[in-house]
Amino acid sequence: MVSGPLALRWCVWAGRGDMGPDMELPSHSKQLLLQLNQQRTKGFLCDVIIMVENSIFRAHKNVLAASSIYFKSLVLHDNLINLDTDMVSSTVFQQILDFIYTGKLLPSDQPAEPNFSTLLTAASYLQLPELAALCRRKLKRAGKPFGSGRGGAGLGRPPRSQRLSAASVIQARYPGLVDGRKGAHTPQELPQAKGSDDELFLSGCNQESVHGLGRPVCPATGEAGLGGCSTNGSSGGCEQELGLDLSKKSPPLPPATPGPPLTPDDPAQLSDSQHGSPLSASAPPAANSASYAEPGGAPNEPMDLEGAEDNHLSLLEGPGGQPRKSLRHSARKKEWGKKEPLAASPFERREAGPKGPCPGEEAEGPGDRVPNGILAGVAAGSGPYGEPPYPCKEEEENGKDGSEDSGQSGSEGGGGRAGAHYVFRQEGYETVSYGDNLYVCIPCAKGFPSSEQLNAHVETHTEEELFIKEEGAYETGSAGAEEEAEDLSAPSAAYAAEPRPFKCSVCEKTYKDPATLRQHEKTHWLTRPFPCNICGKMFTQRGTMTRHMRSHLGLKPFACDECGMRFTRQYRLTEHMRVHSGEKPYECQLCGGKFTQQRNLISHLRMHTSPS
DNA sequence: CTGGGGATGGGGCCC
DNA sequence: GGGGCCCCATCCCCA
Repeated sequence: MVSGPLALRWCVWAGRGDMGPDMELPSHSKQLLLQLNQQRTKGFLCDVIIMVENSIFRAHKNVLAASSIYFKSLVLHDNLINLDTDMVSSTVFQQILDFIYTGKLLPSDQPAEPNFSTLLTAASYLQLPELAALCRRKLKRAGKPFGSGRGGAGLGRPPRSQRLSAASVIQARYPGLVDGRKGAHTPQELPQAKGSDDELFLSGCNQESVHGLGRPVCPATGEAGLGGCSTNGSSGGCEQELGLDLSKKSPPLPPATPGPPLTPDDPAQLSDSQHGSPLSASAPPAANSASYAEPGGAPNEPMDLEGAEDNHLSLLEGPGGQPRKSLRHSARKKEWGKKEPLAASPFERREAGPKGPCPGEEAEGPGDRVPNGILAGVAAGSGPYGEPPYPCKEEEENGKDGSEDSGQSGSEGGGGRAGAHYVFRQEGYETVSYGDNLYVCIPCAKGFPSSEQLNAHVETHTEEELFIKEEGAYETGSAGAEEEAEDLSAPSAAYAAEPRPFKCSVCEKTYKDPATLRQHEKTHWLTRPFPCNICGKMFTQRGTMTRHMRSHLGLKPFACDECGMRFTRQYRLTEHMRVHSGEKPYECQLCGGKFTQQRNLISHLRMHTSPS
């Protein structure tokens, strides 16, 4: 680890003149961890944010990556990780984070003794085998089963939308495996993971985005971890972000043994950020179980990971020493690296400069305000490729209108919980300086030096807001939809030619079927039924909203075979492919100019027709 | 510096 | 619900 003069210096520093030939400084690891933990608590050099429920934790990517292959996969490209609240609560995650940084299981805020069952769940989910083993031993000693139930290692129900979404991540990781034109794949096309990290990606976890998607539960076996459940690329399952399926091309659901049903009132059920299944391997360690020392009936005492910190510290040198397979990120072309905002931060925005209004700004509707607070910045202030996260006007304004009906989509499956209530603002990034109080509550704009304090603060006023939010009923195909279809805008020109019996009551447009008419009529509504749970922007169609959400989350399921560039829409990929093929199907009838894209032809035609 | 073209992102909306 | 296409806006490059 250390050699030469440096080691000697450390030797002196440690007061060890008798350092052996290995030149090892025994306390080095401990000191290092101590420093890291101190840095973490101060937010110093933290470069990743982990969101759990309503809490935000900051940490260091390196430490997380060294502790868990799951984290390793997540932090690789993301600065913001949203954990599955079904799997880990903020309280538990706090413990886990402490554990990662200290090797000790510190008592939670809650008076009760650590709930090893939930800890085990979380440890399995997060692929912290050491912690999982510790929990298992505790449970075993307590005579509690840990192989079933929500808190057990067999965790969880199969994801609500297991059918979802391995696709995006698969494409992200294996772009070459995907039909570039269709963005489709079949499980058979996927490489068969062989018990390596690859399984992480194949198991439906979308590390491309703000979060990991999926769960550590093998849908086939109902068991967490063990890696074998993801080889078909469709298991693991990603849940819908904020209740939505944001991915596409979902492979069919494999026959799965449903896990225990989620508690009906589980708030996470409404909105949890979705998450990737880390395959939580946490196989019981062979050696340590016998040596576990019960922390002597002092539940509030920190529990060292028995067996030695070395054990824990060893994690920092690589989880299980497993060589990580290449993620096979496609070599990004120069321009891609420059331009691709990509997934790193779902909240990245282009700078709203003179020419670059923030997406959504143009639509100043009642729903354009952020209803409740969102992340306005991301960790480390940069995306995966170094671009800073730019605030969006609508984001910055979000505090103004906190109670706006962001609304959940109600039964539409929109997140019932406001997933991202609180904002972390990068120092020096906002025009407003929060000094050391980097954790800012959106609704009231108060800053706090730590996420814990922020969380404590927000408890004081979020419930009501949440309640209001959830009260807000949006059209879900039931009553209420029609009620709002009254106050309408001017009619537009009719264009019907073929038999179209269904006529819009507002404008002259006609449609072949009532569903389309209904869809159209929504465009006349003043209230848009589908809000983005991240920025609050409202949409008339769910599909548009989910597409929009993908842009937030950086989910780009459609990958170009040629260059690896990814797109949120298949059509974009089709367009893009013409760049490679050289196909220019659009020709200007005036000058003969050819274009790869119709829109550029249109733009070109304007040049012909413009007065100047 | 400016204009045109290439390329991309996002929203609207119809099928 | 997803696909497809239109439109607008924007960025970048280059002549």
